[in-house]
Amino acid sequence: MKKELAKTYSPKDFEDRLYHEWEEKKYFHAEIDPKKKPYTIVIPPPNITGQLHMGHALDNTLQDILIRWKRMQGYCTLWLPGTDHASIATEAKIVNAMKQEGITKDDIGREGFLERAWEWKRVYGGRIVQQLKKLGSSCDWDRERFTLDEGCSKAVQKVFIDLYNKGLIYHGERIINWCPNCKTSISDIECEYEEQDGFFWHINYPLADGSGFVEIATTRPETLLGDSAIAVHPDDERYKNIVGKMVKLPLTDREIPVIADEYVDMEFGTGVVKITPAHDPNDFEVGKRHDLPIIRMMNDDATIKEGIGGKYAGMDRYDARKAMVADLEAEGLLVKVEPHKHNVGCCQRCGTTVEPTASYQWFVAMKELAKPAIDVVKSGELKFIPKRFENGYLYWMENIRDWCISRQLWWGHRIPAYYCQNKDCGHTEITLDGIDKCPVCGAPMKQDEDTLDTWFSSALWPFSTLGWPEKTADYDYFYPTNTLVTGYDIIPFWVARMIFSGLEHTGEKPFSDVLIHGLVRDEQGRKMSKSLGNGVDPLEIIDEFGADALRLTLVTGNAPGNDMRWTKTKVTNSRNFANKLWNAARYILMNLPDDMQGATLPESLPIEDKWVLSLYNDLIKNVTSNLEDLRLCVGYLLRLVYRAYKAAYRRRRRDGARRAECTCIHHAGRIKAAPPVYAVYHRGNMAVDAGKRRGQQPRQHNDFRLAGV
RNA sequence: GGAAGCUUAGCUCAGCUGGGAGAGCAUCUGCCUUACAAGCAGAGGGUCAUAGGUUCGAGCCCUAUAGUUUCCACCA
Repeated sequence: MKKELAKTYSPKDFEDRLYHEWEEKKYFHAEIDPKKKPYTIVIPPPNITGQLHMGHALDNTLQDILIRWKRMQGYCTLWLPGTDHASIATEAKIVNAMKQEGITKDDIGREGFLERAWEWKRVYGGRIVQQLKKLGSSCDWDRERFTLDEGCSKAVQKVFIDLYNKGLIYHGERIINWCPNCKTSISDIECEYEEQDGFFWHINYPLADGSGFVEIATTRPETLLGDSAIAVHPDDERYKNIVGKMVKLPLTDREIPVIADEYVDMEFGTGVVKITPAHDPNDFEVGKRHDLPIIRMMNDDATIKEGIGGKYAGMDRYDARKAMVADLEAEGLLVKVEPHKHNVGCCQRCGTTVEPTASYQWFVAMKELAKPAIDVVKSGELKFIPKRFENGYLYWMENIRDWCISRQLWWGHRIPAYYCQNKDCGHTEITLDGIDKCPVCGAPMKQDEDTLDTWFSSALWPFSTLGWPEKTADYDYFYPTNTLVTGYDIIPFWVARMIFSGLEHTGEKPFSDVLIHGLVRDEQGRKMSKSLGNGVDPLEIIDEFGADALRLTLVTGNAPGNDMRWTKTKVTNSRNFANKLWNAARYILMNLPDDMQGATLPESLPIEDKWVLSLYNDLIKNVTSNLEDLRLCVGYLLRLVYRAYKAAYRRRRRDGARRAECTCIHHAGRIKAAPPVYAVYHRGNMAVDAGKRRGQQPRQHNDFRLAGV
């Protein structure tokens, strides 16, 4: 029965072995039990391309604490794990890898590319799963899912068709953010703005009737190739006389009209704006109001288009800018150049400056969908913790714009839209089953080449993973889920979309609580990033200090929702604390009698001591039967007890109490689930110390003797 | 332009509904004490950013100011 333990805790000797044992014995497998209440968390699915970073470590540690806590409370707990296909991120990586081999997507075609992608998933998808296990995450791996697996795909298709039939998904020409590097559209939130030093070019557009010039100011002179008009404010006295006239578009032989529109700010620039409907969202709107042609002057790779660009055709947008400015200057049309700071949209993935471009894409109409998602949070039915994050969520939802969901990528859920190839017919069919012949005219049909935004499938994650749209037993029992744990940085991307999707498709909120945490920053408070090279690899920390040291570090010492700083001394402290637990257990084992039966508490003990010692007796069984489990289940609570104890102890000493009087056990009692090991441990030390001070022999831990230990 | 967070010990940060100013690290002192030196026992250290207000009482509530960080929007 007695065990002899090493002097210091060596995590490596236990972690992997224990995890295997847990897995083998299916401790984390959720078996539906109608007598129990369910408690469900779905994991924020990491990208298959991803490697475990500190953000994952924090996020999953919090989930693990919640799920283990509920499991111990007797709930039927399900922590559902899985991974995300991460369309654009994965595709970019594969394309990159192919580049090393000198192959392009077009060389191998769609089928070939997808084969590679699945191979990629097979190789790297497992890596992050292994890393989550290293962390000690108590997921139900029997239920592991992937956003592109059969079930999830079915859910995606059904949702697309339902929304289409309700008129909430439409196909249309809008200005979207185009990434010339990834060669796909991206949504508004995938576009990040960056302040850049640019210039304000003042250019004279000659009036067609030769009566003079109109001076416009622009930050993007090269787009003049796509101008359809120039605009002034209707109330602007300076320009009243030219509205309706034509101007000659410099460097081309086109003439464009001068229009009046309230969009123009009289105070800004010269009060005259060039209107380029194909390459600016505001100009696009103006263009619609005035029925102006939409002239795309750039190709998908942001080079100037043949046929429109004249001598600039084929040039990169920035080279074209230089050339055009030089030519304008040569023609005497360049009035002046002013330095100008402005914000430029960049692709979140690759950092390339996005090109706003008019393009036919699929959109989700968001206004109606947002309403219930706003109500459910306002009413308090669905809570964010901390509450302050509700502000941002509500602001975003109340000002929401339609969501561009189509991507010009291959790795993802292909859009189930089929177009009749007979141009006179033009029929579009949305169907799950595929269709060869047009039901209207009999001509061949062709499926849309595009795939869906990766977040379209993650939006369904809380129910698609449980079997929806089938009425499965899992869905029935575990849905709606309880808590969602994630960082504040993906509230718009993911949380918001899960909320409206859940409400729309299942009629229920997908979860009740959203626990938001902050970012793990480096020692100087900077974001951990690849470019700075300041990231700390959780796996290296686990290797050196153990998973518990890592996890304790991540969940202590900062308030919910706040960012935290990563410091090595903190990990060392946590490692030392884990060792302290180890030694508390070691101490107990050394003092254990061979026979624990019949131990009773003497009457004379104070009530709080009895309480602790009774718990202690219970604990003994756990300690002896499964000693190592101590390290995971009680760490955090022990930390709290330790602090409460120490604070109370000092306070009472200052108030003049003698050391021996400072049991302080009742302070520990204020903490609901106070585990007794640490309290016991402290009593022991205090007794020894008090005895020494009085010049006596140490009391040799009489309390334990009294308790029959 | 809009919004949110932060400002408490030398450092990193807790402090929930108003009543005790706290933790870890660092510093200093004494200890290799039969579970633990990855340890133990102690000590010093704060005008809680500033200015007003509410209250019997404010780190906490209200108003303003300053500094700082972040998010959102994005006028050519």
